[in-house]
Amino acid sequence: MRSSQYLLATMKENPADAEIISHKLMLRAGLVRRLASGLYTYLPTGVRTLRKVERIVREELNKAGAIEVLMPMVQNAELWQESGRWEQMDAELLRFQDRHQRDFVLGPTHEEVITDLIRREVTSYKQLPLNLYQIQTKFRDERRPRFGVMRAREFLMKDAYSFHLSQESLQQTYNAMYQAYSNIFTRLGLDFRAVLADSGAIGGSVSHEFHVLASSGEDAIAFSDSSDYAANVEMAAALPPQGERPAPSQSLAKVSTPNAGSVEDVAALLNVPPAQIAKTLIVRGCNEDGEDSGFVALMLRGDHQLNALKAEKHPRVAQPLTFATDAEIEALTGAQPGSIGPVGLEIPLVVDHSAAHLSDFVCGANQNEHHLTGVNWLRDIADFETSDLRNVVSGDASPCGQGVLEIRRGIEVGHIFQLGDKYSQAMKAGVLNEEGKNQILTMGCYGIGVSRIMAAAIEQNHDEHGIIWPDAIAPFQIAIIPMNMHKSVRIQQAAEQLYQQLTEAGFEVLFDDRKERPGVMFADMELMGIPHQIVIGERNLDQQQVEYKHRRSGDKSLLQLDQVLTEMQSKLQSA
RNA sequence: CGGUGAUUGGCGCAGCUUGGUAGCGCACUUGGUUUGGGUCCAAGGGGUCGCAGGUUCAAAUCCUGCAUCACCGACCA
Repeated sequence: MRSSQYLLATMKENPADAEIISHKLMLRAGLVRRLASGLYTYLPTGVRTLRKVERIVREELNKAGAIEVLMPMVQNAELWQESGRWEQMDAELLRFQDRHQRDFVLGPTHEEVITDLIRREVTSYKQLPLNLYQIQTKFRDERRPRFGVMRAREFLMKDAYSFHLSQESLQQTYNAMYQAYSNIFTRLGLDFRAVLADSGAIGGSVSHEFHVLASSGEDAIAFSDSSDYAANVEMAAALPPQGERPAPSQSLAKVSTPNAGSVEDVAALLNVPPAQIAKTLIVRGCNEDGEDSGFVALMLRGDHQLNALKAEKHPRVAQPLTFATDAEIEALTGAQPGSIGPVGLEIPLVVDHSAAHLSDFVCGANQNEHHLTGVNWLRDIADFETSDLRNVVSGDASPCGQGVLEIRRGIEVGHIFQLGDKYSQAMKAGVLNEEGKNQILTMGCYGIGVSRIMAAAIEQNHDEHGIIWPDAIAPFQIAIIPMNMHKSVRIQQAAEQLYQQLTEAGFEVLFDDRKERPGVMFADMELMGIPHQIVIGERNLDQQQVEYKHRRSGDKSLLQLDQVLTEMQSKLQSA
């Protein structure tokens, strides 16, 4: 491609509304443009990378036995009513009507459509298992789209759905997908981890997320420092502390803590570490039948954070997790949040293991601007139960039993689930089994955020000059940068010849034939992150040489003009 | 959905307090200059100041409503 005949669309300045580095660079390097909130146009350079990601995903899935289909993005409401998600999903599901006032949705995912297809087309156990995938645009009306294509409303996703008669068969496909995903992210050249995950609203049991590690990631991941264990922090179990709770040594006392509501304030005022303070959170509770039963108090160590997922799964806690309002707290305890505590509180008490291991601790006194010190379990608070309620923190013992946890941030680019029969049951997707009886299918589903991968790759691979694409997904492999070509026939001939030679050899070459100053061309090619640059200038050409520069390492070397092709072939053989 | 802020040429911004008919940098066009890291000089083109209404002799500027966009929070395969 000649840059003079291409839409380069690079920008020198950062657009004002881009926040994270990948968003800024995607705009500046001319990959995307915003159309409206959460909606992006992919420019030619962006499409090139997107297609490369798609290609790798497609190849690895095909290799793993999945079969490509393409389903409509517009879906009829009946299917969603049948699965129950027409009612379950909120405004995230974009609904609209056609000219006959029939209800439709813009597909945020395709479980309904694929399950409908399978129940019509598959009638015998002999046709199973089956794993179908598509690469399709999704629409989710996110409450708050942000970070460019990272959390867009319209985005490109690979979604696969597998159908089985047995858990063993599902597990087999699940394992194959796990391996295929690992292969995909390895080929993409990304630093990633597969982590244990919650299956969330989609339902199901076993689930792994694939995360690209990046400090800007929205998710926190817990790793063991001495095993393969990795889990989303929302899933990582916090083990109860070892050993016996220390015996009480202080007596209960009430102290005045004016203007000290937060754990930090109280710790500073009383000169105790936050870990010696217990904080109390009041949430709505429920009974065994899931009916509202008033309030429940949750207690955590002052330096720990509530894990909403764990709390919500506790049988005494109402779903969804709902915090008591300030007024409710005051009515219940006689004090405002910041001064509440478990002593004398007449509601069920669920205490995190770590908080339950404290002795002589500090907590609110249920009297405004007062706290209790020297508080001890059993002696001062008789009735409570313990549970795992907190987020793990760096340094916690790993739930796998080996090593301690380390926390890092990641961007979720893939998610695989064992769905079970949630959709097949609701939509009556079954086949005749070997006994000739109808059997409901069990399902798996497997997603990859194709457009998000682009942003994640940039978050992980950039420097102050711009993007540093991994070879496998760079929009172009080689940039030819001639110095003052428009003044030198020699340079023009050398550049044209190299361009032709490399292009014919199958390389994707961007030939910067613009009548621009060298600095402009260098800056643009580096901003775009083209991995391999060839600079043609008068002084090297005297020795029949050109300069090669590697974008990532910055290494420069001189190449004989007639060696360029073989050099590039050896550098790019794997791509 | 709650809070905060923004909207002036393709991009980034000033002007608004104190109303008088729009400006800067980059980009773009033309000519010259320069030529291995975003040159320099000169001349140009491009804006119903987000939309609607109001106040006024006069509105980018003051008032009201609406829309759009972003950030923080809640939410989220």
